[in-house]
Amino acid sequence: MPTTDRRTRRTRGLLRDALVSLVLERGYANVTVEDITERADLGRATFYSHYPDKDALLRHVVTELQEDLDERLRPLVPASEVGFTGKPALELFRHARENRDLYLLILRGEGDGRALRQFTDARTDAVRAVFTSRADHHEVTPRIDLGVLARAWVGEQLAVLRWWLETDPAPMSAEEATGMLQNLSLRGRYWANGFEGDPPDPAPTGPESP
Amino acid sequence: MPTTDRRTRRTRGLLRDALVSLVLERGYANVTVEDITERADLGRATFYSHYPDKDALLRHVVTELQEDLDERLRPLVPASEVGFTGKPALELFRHARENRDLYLLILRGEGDGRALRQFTDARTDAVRAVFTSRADHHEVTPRIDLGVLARAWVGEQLAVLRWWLETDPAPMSAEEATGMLQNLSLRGRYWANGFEGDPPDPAPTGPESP
DNA sequence: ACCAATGCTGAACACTGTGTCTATTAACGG
DNA sequence: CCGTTAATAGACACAGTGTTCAGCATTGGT
Repeated sequence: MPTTDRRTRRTRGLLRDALVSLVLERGYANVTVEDITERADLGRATFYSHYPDKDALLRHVVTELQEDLDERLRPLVPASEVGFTGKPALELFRHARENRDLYLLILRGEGDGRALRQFTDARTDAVRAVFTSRADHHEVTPRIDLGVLARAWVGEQLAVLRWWLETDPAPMSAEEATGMLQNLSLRGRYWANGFEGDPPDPAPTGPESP
Repeated sequence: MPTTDRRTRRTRGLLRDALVSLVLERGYANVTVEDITERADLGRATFYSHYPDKDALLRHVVTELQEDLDERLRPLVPASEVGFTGKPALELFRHARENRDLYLLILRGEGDGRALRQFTDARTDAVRAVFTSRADHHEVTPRIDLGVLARAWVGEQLAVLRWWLETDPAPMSAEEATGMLQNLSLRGRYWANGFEGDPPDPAPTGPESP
């Protein structure tokens, strides 16, 4: 269901690619509309007949990416009610590898961090929904508020994802990276640091401590 | 060792406060130098006699904050070689509460995310140093690369910190928040979600899997 | 209390980039 | 093939930048 007219598709694609490459080179603030149209080999007026401004273009590009990601994640979600498969994380990493430049742009917070916030918040909502339905399904009571848990997990995920995308040459496959991430996240930092058994000092968990 | 001249100190303080409040209101990109000087009740020329541009002001403000934080963290660091006290995290949360607006600005990625990157990277380096010296001290071999571990931990921390600062009214004290965070981080998501025992399916950890 | 040094100021300046518009040409899809 | 839609160059007013300068006011040191 992309726009029917071939010229429109072509132009928007060129604008997207030009934006992404220029932002990675110079940073969002140092890219002008003229820079974009010049690299895309289009007239400046053409830009404004598609988007009201630079921000709108970025917003559109990021939204498109999210829709694509959501579509790929959808079939995996019911499965994660059952167990901790790590499949959504794996799919996220694969998707990021395929759209490396755009993910780097987002994860680096280009564009006043709006793109990153939008992306983070969408991921967090999705993760919270999975956590909630999983808690219901297994009839288990979370020890920590699932909203907070979702934020923490997304924060962890995106930090590692950024490292994985930025490190050159690629340090490991998507499978290896998410396997590692899954282990760290599920087992915790005490285990990851190399210690055995349970962490010391069971600190109070919630707002009900003395 | 702040600048000696009283007028200079006063002016820079006014510019800092004006910047922070305006950015939180409108977003970094929608704040002009004139907006800043107007709110600070200063002439526009005065701005340029202190900073070359808006970015420089933000950079300076963030750097100052980091130096302040580092000073408060320094005395706690040798202690964390010994155990997982959670004291640095607690101090970070307290510091953030005291400088709430500026932390929100940074954590939201205002200013093309440069401030957030700068802050994240500095925290990550500090954490990695602690992890490394702790591994040495306890003669324990990490199961995951400490650089990655540091990034993940900082990502988790900052995600929860942002939630804690944004949630109004304050959901819990700094002690409670970091206690919760410490439990989550050390024990892992499997525990936090309410499950007992070890997580299922020990996935491969590093780049050496089949 | 003084005063040389320094900071603050408003006004004017050239300049870059924005967003809009219009008339013209080119490409599209049915 | 043709009516419709997209791309384009050029011109426009405008907002914000960063610089300069001559004046006035506040400062810290003696």
